[in-house]
Amino acid sequence: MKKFYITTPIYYVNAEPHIGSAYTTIMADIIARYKRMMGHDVFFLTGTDEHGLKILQSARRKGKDVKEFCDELALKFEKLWEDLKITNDYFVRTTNPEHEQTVNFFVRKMMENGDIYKGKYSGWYCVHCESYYDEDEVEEIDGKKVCPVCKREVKWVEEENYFFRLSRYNEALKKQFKENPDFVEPEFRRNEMLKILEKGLKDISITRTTFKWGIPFPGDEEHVIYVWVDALINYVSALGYGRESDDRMRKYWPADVHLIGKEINRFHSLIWPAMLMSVGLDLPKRVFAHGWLTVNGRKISKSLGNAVDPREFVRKYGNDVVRYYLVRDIVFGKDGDFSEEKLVRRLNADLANDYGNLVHRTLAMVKKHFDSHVPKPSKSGGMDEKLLEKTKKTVNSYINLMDSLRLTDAMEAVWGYVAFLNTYFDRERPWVLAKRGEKERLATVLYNTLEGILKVAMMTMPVMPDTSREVFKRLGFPEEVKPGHLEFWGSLKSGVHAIHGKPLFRKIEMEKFEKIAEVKEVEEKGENIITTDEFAKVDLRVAKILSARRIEGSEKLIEMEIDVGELGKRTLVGGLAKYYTPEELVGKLVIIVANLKPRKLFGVESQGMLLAAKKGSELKLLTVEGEIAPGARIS
RNA sequence: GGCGGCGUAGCUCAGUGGCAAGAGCGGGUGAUUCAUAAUCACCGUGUCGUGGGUUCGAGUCCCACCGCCGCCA
Repeated sequence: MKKFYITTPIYYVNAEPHIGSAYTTIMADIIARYKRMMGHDVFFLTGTDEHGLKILQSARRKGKDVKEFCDELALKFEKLWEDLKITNDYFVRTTNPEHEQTVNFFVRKMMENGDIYKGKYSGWYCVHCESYYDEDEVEEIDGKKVCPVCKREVKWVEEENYFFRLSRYNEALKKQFKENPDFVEPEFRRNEMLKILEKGLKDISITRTTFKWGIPFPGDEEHVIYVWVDALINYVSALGYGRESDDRMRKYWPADVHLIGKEINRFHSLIWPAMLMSVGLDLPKRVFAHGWLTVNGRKISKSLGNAVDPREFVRKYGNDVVRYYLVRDIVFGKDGDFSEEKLVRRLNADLANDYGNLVHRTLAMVKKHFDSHVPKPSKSGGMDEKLLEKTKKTVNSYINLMDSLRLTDAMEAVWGYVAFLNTYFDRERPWVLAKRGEKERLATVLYNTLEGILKVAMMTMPVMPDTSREVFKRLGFPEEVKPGHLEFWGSLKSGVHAIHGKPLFRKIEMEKFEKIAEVKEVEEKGENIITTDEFAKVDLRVAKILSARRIEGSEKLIEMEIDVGELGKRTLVGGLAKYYTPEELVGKLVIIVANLKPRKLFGVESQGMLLAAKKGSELKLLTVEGEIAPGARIS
């Protein structure tokens, strides 16, 4: 059995997991599930990175013991992966004694090979980014030196450090890149790394003395190992490298794929391979750097309030739907945007209409005309040959695309096949065959469609495991997918019980849909200054609420009739039901944005927006101090 | 600042120098009724960012410019 070792980055535990970390892990999970389905012996690793100054500070800020703080967050990550049904085989933590043991062994080995020396480091340090900068790299704002990345103040540090002779591996790395064109993917990421190699690598400092939250440097306890060096070693410490029980190491190393985000490419494509060369281990076969996710077009960040919990989406739409959306809508490797509208569109069009309805309409006929038993096919005719051809082609390209990690394209190919199955069904018109009493042909057409559906369920198994299992159950296909199943036509047994069941996916009506979180339209610090002109564009008015009532079917929305004086009467919809009763609202003088583009909510057009102050679970409407005529302008 | 990438239909994007530039989504028309108002068929003259150039021929190569992004400084 061929082995397959895939890793995600280990996540830094100074903040709670968000959709970005979930994205990486879900993609890795899809690949892992696919490889298992194709008969590989898979080891899928994820975990947490728990050392470093930043974590120490986060813990202190919360008044917690560092280790306890790490334990809590690591648990949150583990819990999240459990909730998202991630099939990782192990969860590594850099505070595990076993990990420390491996790091110790690893670093000692680097020393033995003469790759570590003591030197002096001086430069600017950004605590937030855990990065060091040279004099010419830092920027100056208001006379203060700031980090070129995050613009926070940097501090001057001078340290005696141990250094890794990274420069020694410059040529070897170049060779590695030249001889292995798919060592780093996508290609443009590879080129970026190559360029760094052309310029030449400098040795890097790999220890710190200013704080203690890390793994002690072997032989010099004054130093702790730099968090990045410590972290990278997780990929082999999880396998038992340098410890007594290292059979996993022997079995699974080298990694087949290190799946990472683009921001940590240098560490994985240059530093980590050099470290491996230093200790004499094989290099990973492939480093795949995916892009970043924005949420509704904005960078994910806590301060923006759009660091959405993936679980909310899973709760609302289902795990499979979220996974399908992520893999289908965001081209794997590129940056992409996560938006709830787009998710709903995919759910409605691809899943409910194309796939779900195909399953539903086919099984409905099986139930009606074959008493819920998989029919027995006879001689082929009509489009049957074409269907077989299309199946073969689709399965082939699916396998090729999945193997080369083009996950998005693979799903696109599968949906081309779903469309073909719908066309096949329409052209063969089984409902007409039924009326004419052509039972043999009817049986063949339905069998073929079911077999096609089975193929779809197999190919989508890595992405939508629960849905696929449900489809297997309905088709009376008892087994898990095994190698060879995908390529073989005729896996379904005639005569077995088939279940019609409820539609696989429920559609969401676009007009009647409430988003989980309205993203705050706030820019990051420093970028949120607007001009007077821009502010003047916003027409703020006093309005009187004439009547109010709850909108049926919505938990939050209240529809109001308001009087805006010279602008007349308007309808307004606001998410107030959790804070005010309709009765409380009537008669209130409120502040509205009068020139906002109207928006339809639950079929009601809202012509403006109410202003309110919100903190946590509290919300208070803005009003005026004393009486003033409705329609009054606010400036 | 250096290097690189991108800018193609309302949206998201494909497009080895060569037939009259494509797909999906959305929209429109028709068909159909097995099905979750679903599916199927048909419907796109878009300055291919701008301006030059090379070529028999350029979205596709070259140069300049504009805009966005990435990596390194």
